Amino acid sequence: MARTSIQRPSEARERLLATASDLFYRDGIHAVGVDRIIAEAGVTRATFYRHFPSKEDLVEAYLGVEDANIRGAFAAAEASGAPPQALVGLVIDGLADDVAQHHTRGCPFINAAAEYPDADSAVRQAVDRHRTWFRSELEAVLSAAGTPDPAAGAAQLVLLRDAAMVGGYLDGWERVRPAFLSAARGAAGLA
Amino acid sequence: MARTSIQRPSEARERLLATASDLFYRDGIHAVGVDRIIAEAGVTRATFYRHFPSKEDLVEAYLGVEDANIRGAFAAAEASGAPPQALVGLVIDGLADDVAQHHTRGCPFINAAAEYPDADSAVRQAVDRHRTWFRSELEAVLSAAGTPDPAAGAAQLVLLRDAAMVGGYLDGWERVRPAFLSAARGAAGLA
DNA sequence: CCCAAAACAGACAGATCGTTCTATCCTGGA
DNA sequence: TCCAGGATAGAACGATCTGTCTGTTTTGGG
Repeated sequence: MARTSIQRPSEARERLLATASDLFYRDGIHAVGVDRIIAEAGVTRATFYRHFPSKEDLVEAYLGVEDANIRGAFAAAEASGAPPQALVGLVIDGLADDVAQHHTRGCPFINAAAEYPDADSAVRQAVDRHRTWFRSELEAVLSAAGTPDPAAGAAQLVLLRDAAMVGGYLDGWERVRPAFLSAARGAAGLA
Repeated sequence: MARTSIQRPSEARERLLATASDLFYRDGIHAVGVDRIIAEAGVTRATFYRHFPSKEDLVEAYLGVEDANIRGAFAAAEASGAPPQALVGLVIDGLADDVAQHHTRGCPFINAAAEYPDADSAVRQAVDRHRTWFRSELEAVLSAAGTPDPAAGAAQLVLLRDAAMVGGYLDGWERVRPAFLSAARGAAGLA
């Protein structure tokens, strides 16, 4: 059994985070207990609490993964070298593809916020940070493309993406897709 | 049949439902236990289970109340005798006021759906029924006003209302309001 | 080879979950 | 007057929750 990889990030920890992310997203946070997470990850209780002081820390790590994924997608799109005008279109299509393929159970942040009413909680703060970053990122993209009112356009795109996530989950993406794409392109000044 | 038709709404039952609705909406469904509901309603456990066979039934009743409230608001608007064209504007303004005043913690149906991943569950079916009714109601209003494509307009208004609910909760209504109103009026063909 | 860190195994605590139960009171209608 | 049904009061059920604890085994680096 050649275990060659240097497990700096601790393979058990990664398995824990991956399975927990899947369970939290699919079944909701409060509905998933520590027992289920450790059983499905094939890890013992002691190992769990070695890596995460409490379940809350695991929840925050889960949102951190989601946040990192989206930032990575934006970074990749920007690194593609596409001109600013085309980048706006790429971003919108990327958001649509993401909803269609990876986020068919709604937005992880919106769903988490539904379960955490306290606006001062760490989870809600993570949600706020994510949304603030997302809005400013969109604003930067629109601004680079020379859109007349980048702030207003970004605000509209945030709204439309929220709607796409919720509508895709509850009504089906095929029903929401055309309205999202036309409205998003309009908000981005793509005619 | 014979049962005496008095059957008054049982004041305890109404208190139970009102208290639970408030708690479910504010703190989430899974986060609110039966203990808290009966304590806050000033009712005993036995009384609770006399009126609701299980907590699930209470959850469904809660969504039923929300559904009835919105249907009532629509019925009132339609009973106002306003001409179809003006009715569209009244409905949009009514939706905005509702988000601003009564639904500052998001949409009860969206939040409930976030906690119920099983699409076949009674809760999700209630959500589906509500959304289907809402869409067709909007379509009827738009149709009566002579809007070119009522189905597409209604679909867009549903999306925009989802976005308004989520955005109002997470970003603050004042931030969402202008984008919602202009987009909604556009979708309804109000220029 | 040795040792410390990490994972395994699992019992356990204390609380809360939804639900059932028995027993007693209060009230309104026949 | 009698009595059924609604409400009160509270014990108790088993299950599950997060989190702690005591050990034992595995593993990798020096």
